[in-house]
Amino acid sequence: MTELVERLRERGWRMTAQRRVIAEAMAGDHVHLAADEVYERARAALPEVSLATVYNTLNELVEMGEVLELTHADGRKRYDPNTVERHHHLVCTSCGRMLDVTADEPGLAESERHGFDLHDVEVTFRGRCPDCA
Amino acid sequence: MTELVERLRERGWRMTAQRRVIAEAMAGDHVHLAADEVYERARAALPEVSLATVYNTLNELVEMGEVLELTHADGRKRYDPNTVERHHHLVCTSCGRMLDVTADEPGLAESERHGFDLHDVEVTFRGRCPDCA
DNA sequence: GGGCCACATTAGAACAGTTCCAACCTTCGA
DNA sequence: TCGAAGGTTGGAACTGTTCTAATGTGGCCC
Repeated sequence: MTELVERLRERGWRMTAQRRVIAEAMAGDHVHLAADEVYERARAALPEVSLATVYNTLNELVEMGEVLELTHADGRKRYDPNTVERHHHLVCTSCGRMLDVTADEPGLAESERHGFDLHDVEVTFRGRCPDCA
Repeated sequence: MTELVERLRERGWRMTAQRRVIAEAMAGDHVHLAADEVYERARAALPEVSLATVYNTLNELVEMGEVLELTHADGRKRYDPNTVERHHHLVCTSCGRMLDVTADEPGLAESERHGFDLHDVEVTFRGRCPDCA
């Protein structure tokens, strides 16, 4: 059982076969799957799972804060199960591959805050990955 | 005539009535309109302009590097005409309002580069704007 | 000025990703 | 065992964007 499934179970989330395969589909480091990729993987384990359930489940996981929703330039949302370690992303502008990285977090000067109540910073490094170079 | 229109003219871009109203629709600081908002504004100045032209034109401006394409959490692309000063963004998580800010740019340690040829860093600060607080 | 051609524009169809819906199925407590 | 709450489903609907094929137009050449 994966860490994520473990955590969900502890939170008393009703664990059905569908939800389990969906949560397990996202296991691993540097995993940032789009919904259809989660669907693919989930179906490999449980063929009768439906796309609607994948979307329902992913949205619930995001609301619960167990998964991060990332917006990628191609318009498809990605889902990142790594909510434990604070991290940022390195994206290949050519193939779209996305890796987790740690980096210093820039601050925002008071004079630049425009009265906002700041609560998060997201850093995306863009470049060309070795395979595409 | 706006700066952007000026620059485009200098680049020898064929300036039609439609292209002008589209380029002018994006004038100003802290402007990050979605395509349909550009369409609205353009139509106010030239009612017979079509949505297809708005998309064609925006995509061309992005390719020419005269406008930046931003991906917003709601899935709609935003277009930022401020390509002159390097800047980052401050986004309200509640209403989606987006402001330009300047901030230090974080670097990425060699050990975290995974062999990528880095060429850009994008920083997004998230918070709640005064109107939404 | 008139004709021509490359290119701009257009409405609407097509498309992709996501959400909604209404029917059905499961789980679990009483 | 029953009923209610909630999970799952396929397909329809919706939204933002791109494509297509027909039509319009700016500006160069004569």
